[in-house]
Amino acid sequence: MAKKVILDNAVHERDFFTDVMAVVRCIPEGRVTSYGAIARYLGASRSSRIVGYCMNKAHGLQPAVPAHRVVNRVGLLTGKHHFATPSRMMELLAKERVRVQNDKVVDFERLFWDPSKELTL
DNA sequence: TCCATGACGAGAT
DNA sequence: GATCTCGCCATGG
Repeated sequence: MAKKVILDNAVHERDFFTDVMAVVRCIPEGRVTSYGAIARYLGASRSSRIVGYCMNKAHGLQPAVPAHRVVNRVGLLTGKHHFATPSRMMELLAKERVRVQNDKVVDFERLFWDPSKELTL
């Protein structure tokens, strides 16, 4: 069901960028996922870099995109420098009860949210 | 159209 | 297991 919604949203633009935004906005509060996971869900497992690239443009977009819930495959907050302040990303995660240590998500595997699994096919 | 860029990932060392 | 190297491909100039 959720996927249907995402596809509907994506249909409007049909851009990779829009698809990415749609998935990111589906990430539940207090959970995190990886660029690669999003890419895989969109059937572009080899375009993980593009996902991150798009997040850059997503900055300041409306409705807001919870980019802070997206980290790299090991749970590292690699994109924190692209926020208003380097600590912004960590603060946002902290608000959602997500602990971060050394720019890395604690219990990453437990909090990991895989769209291709959690979002129902 | 071609070239450079990059918030990644997987395999090799 | 920390680093290095290379492949990937959407975007923008």
